[in-house]
Amino acid sequence: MVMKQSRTTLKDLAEDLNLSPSTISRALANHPAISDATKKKVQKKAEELGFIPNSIASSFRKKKSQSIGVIVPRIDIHFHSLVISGIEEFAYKTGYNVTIFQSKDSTTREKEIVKLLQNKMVEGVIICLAIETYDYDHFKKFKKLGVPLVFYDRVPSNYDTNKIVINDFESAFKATEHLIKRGCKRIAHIAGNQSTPIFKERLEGYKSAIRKHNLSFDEKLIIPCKSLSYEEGVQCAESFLKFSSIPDGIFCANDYTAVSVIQVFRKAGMRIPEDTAVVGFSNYPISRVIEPHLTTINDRAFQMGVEASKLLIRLIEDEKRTLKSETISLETELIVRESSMKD
Amino acid sequence: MVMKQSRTTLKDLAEDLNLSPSTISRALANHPAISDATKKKVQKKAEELGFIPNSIASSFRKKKSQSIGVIVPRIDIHFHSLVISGIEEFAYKTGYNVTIFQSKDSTTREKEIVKLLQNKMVEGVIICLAIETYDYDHFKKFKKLGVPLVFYDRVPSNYDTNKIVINDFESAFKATEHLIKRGCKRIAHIAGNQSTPIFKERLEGYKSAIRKHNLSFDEKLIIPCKSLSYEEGVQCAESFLKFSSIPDGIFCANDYTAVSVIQVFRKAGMRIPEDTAVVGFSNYPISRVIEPHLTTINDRAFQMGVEASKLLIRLIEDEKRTLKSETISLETELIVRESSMKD
DNA sequence: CTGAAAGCGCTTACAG
DNA sequence: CTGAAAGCGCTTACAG
Repeated sequence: MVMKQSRTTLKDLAEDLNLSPSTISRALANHPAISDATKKKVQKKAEELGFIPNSIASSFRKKKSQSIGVIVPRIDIHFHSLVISGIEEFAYKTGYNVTIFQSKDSTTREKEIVKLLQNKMVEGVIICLAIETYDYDHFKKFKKLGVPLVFYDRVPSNYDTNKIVINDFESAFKATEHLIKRGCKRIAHIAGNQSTPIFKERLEGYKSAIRKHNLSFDEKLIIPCKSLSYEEGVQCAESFLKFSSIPDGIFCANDYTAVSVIQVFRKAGMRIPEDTAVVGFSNYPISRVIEPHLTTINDRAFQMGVEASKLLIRLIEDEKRTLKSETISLETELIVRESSMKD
Repeated sequence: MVMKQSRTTLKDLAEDLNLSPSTISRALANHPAISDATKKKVQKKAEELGFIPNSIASSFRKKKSQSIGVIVPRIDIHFHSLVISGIEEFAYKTGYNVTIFQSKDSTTREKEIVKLLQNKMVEGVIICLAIETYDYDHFKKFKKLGVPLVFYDRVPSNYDTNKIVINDFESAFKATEHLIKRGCKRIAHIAGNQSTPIFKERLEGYKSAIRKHNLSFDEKLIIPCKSLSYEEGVQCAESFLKFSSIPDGIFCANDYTAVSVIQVFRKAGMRIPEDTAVVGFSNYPISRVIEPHLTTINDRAFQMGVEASKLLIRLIEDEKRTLKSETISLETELIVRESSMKD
């Protein structure tokens, strides 16, 4: 039966060395006013006694928790795990801890977490909104508390705050234009949930490219999905195959549905990309595995995390709160692979 | 320029209500000794003033941080993101926070993080070892501090601690035996790094099934890989195709290499599963997408996280430290899909 | 260069 | 049922 031993404290060190706690504290913090001799002595004794500073006491005293909160819909979605990875990477280097919460895409749970975070004294919060969150009142309290927020991916609309996004409109435009340049004349779009801004933007980008290049616009070629799941992709693909004139290009709002299209079309005897070229969105690992490899948009998930972290920490360390709200838009990149390489 | 406003404290509430801070504290903690009338009054005033308890002060005072640390090699590996998701899920329900760190598979960084966690006053730590960690001295301090540890997946050998694992030997045995029962006579194995216990076990499980069923054992049919990457899988598959007698079954130590095998073999005109049946390991999302769908082992990543969290919190709340070290071995499950459905 | 003292915001054993 | 008091382990303004 091992009893929890009480830790060595500053006071213990002080008594051992016949110095005051103040001096010990300063010596360990490498304060310029302390002599090198004393610093060495303190360091040595600290080592000897296995002194570990109680950072909760320190946080409490300094009112700086050195930790940031992150709310994601789910950790196990690859996109978010990449973002978190980027957040942790930058935060670690800067000395901040990252505490993670999953909203499970429930606004109720998001609100619960927000409350929790308010008394956890995190110094800042990075958030991807739950899918059904349209009201941002629960975040207002953070402003009062002087706790900066940075949203990414699913960000609030009409709410003055910090955001890290990609340009969905332009990315979709790029993807669609690529298909046009490869000679596609009848391009379909598997669209995402139109109540989510990013998917709306992707649809608009698609439309804009179609218009710019004077292709005939056909409403039937746009199929909106609820969750863009693999299964929904299969359904969309099957509908397309029933058209009297099957699309010769398909721009999908994510990679899952693009993969479904490729598989369903191939099974039906269509050649990809010769008969129908396909472009996805997100550059999921699967896009390099599916045959043919999928042309897609690199949505910069990792970098999004790094930027969110960087911006948040900049805001935290701007003690005077002089910085204005900022929106950072990351450049995406069209990754061309076999699924669209016709000609 | 918004100034950080100072928060309302217990003392403020006390003064407002002409009660002592002790009473306020107890009222908010729903202490039985406090009258309902007082509790109501306090609750109401707290609401009114937007009182948010300072949980750092509370943690400090109670010496309970209500938070656990998690060290994973990388967050963006699907397996780990599932585990973390499971950890967060259970911890959240129990009121613990989860602070995440990535070792990047570097023992040096792992040691740094361990130091950090020791003064962060986390109440427990869940760890998947960095790949090159063979020495566990840096974890010993936690025992002295009374901070319980739970390892998962890559766990220490010869070190008395808590572990959550799956039975790799048995899982591999099951997978191989499945191939044998499907009529395979010449079964190859793409093996993982043999200095990692889990991959050693998988190889042993494979061997054991071969022996049990009296298949002829051929050392050439076992190819060990460094990292079991998709690319290494391609190389293995190409070697197999050069054999005078090509394997009619392949058990791969992970899903990536299994996917490579399927693709390379198909391109070479082999039929899967008719000519060669393939089984992977881990049940990655890709296994339900690759054609034919991949037979694989469900390695229970999410559940592993839940169990790790559950065990850790049980240990934390066992104030007297009466619990002995425990190893929990999770049942895996063979998921049979088309890649092995011959006959 | 070092120390004494106050205090961060809570909780809790003790007293009544 | 409520309160006064001590104290958790640090940090820092003030003094010397």
